[in-house]
Amino acid sequence: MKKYTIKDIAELAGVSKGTVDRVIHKRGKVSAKAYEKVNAVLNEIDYKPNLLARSLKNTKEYHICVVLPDYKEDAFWTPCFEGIQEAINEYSSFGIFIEYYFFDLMQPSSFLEVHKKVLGLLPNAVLLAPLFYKETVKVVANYNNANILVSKFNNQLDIENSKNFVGQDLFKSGRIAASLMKEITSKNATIAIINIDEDSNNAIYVQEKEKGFRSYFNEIGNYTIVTWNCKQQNIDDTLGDFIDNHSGLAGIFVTTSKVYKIAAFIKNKQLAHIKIIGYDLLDENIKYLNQHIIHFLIHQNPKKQVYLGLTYLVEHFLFNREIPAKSLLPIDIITAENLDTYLEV
Amino acid sequence: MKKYTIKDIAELAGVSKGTVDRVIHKRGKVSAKAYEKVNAVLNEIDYKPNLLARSLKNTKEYHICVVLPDYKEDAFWTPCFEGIQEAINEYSSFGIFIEYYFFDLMQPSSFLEVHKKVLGLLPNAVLLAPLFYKETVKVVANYNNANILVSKFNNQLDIENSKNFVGQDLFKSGRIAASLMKEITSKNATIAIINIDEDSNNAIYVQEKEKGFRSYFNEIGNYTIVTWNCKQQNIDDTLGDFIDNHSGLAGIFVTTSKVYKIAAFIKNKQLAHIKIIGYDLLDENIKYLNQHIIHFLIHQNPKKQVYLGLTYLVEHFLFNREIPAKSLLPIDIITAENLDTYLEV
DNA sequence: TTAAAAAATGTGTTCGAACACATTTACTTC
DNA sequence: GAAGTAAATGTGTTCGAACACATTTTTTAA
Repeated sequence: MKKYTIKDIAELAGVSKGTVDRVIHKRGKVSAKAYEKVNAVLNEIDYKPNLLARSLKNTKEYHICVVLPDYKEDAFWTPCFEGIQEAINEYSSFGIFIEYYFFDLMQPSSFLEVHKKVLGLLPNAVLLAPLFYKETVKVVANYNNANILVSKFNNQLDIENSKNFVGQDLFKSGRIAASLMKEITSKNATIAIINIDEDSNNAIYVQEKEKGFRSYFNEIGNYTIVTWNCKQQNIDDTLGDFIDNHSGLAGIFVTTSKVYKIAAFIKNKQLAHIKIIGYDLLDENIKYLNQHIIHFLIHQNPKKQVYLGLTYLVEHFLFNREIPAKSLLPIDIITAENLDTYLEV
Repeated sequence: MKKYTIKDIAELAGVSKGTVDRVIHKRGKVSAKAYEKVNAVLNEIDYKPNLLARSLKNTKEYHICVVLPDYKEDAFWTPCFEGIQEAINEYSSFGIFIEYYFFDLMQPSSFLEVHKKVLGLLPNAVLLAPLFYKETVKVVANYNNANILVSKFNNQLDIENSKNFVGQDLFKSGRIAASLMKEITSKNATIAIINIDEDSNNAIYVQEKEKGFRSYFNEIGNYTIVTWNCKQQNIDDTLGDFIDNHSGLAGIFVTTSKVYKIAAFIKNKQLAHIKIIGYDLLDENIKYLNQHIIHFLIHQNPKKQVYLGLTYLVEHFLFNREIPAKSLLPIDIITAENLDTYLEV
């Protein structure tokens, strides 16, 4: 299983390495005779160029910017930040320079501002969380104009000329939540879907989950599914009324990582008969999962999303690997029992 | 964020690149003065050697052998084989030569034979499935003597001087199965643990799962847990009696990927009230999962185990990365609903 | 037939780290 | 202070691919 080099091939074919190079890269200026000789050798052996050497020769500084919400505003984004840090450590030895920029996830305008700044830096690629539809369309167009590669994570948006997504199928994610809810509630129960702090700006991805959840129960029939949108700060004042108005409420599906807010209320009011399913392994959520106030968490694996998104870009630059148009991660079901196998050591 | 090279550092410190190299690698023969100058620069900047260049210089052929049971005997090993293939494709461009050798998983003697053959090849490393305790101790000792790096996957064995394991915590895996079983069966039920085709030779890893399963129900109390060991070919003849002898049997936990054998029987005899939990995403298992004959599968991720094990070895050889002594993968809970997010596209 | 142009082919350098080897400088000893 | 040795430092080559540039061969036109 010898590794052949260009030089080896040149000797075998009786030509110079320059000619071999021209044949391999189809750069022309090769006689039919020489072409045949080289090709005969290439067909005989299994030539795989040494990617280390190729990449070393092409050594450039590659610059990647990640644009995401500030994790200080919303703990959901903390693992993303860790994923970036890991990628920085991992890839800086290969001449990859990764930076991150935060925007305010409540303000589309800050999203635009940050991207304007990033565009000015003319990086080789941008990995972004496309929370706002209209604004994302705009910035993606700008990046395309400037010939800057764009990749997205967290939520999928159908945007023209924009592939490269890493994340989960949110519709399916909602269905999975529903199937788990069915498993732990009694037949034909009333179930609530609760959206916390999601205004129309960035509600798209929450809507997908809701659709998936409802689609599952529609297929079964006879369950009562109600949706409730609320603001974080009003939960204590209004959730009680909501529950009272829906007597026999058996389960709550919270569409985001803020499920701990609901869990806190449920625990406080001793309503533990109401089963809760939500998203993500925040410390607060883990606490209630271990107390069996939250019954299942669905793991969106935000850290892996970012890390994988960056890995695709890096391998594209270094080794010319193709970036998958859509990379959908597994949707992990987390219980109090398998939880710690998902946490870092 | 400029990338510094040895040459850059040499210029900044006013010495030659040879001296810089000696300082960085602590190879001595450097005057205190020169040492100080170079160190001053190194402290100032963040020097990360270009791993591509380093690895290119050290270019050797690295040879890795994977030793595992033949997947034609037991479909569980098929994904492992796929993982090997993927690693071959991925890493051959870096001068890594990966081979695989199969042994008969019923015959410890064939395990020894194959390893004898592999030892004769003097590879740089061996990744193996340590199914047989006694025999593994022996071959690992042989590899250590020959200075061949050893890494293990699938099941953990406590062997002296042998680290480098990729797999899952099997005890915990049993506990998780138990917690799911509890969720879908009625209180204080009778539950069976079924081991198929596991003789004492390689029963160690199955025992761990059983222990974990029992430990969970012990903590709760009042459930009746019975164990049944059987041979694949006798299931049709004997399982009926076993079930009859345990009236009120509510659930079956099959400790291996052969759970489809039990599911076939249960479906056939229309005993669908008995809930089944087992292991791994074999086609047959998937079929019964989708029919809701099997209720949960636990995903051992054999493909990832092998691929990751190989990745650790490769990165160790190419970039001098440390190999984790123990790499425990998440224990995924698979239902009919989230199944396809775990399958390849 | 010969000069000029075009095509084909070969040679040499670069990327950055690692290390062998050559050269210079410092230190002993008589 | 000179000769000899040890220590320190600098130079040059290598890994394999890529490509610029130099050289050779073939083709074309006068």
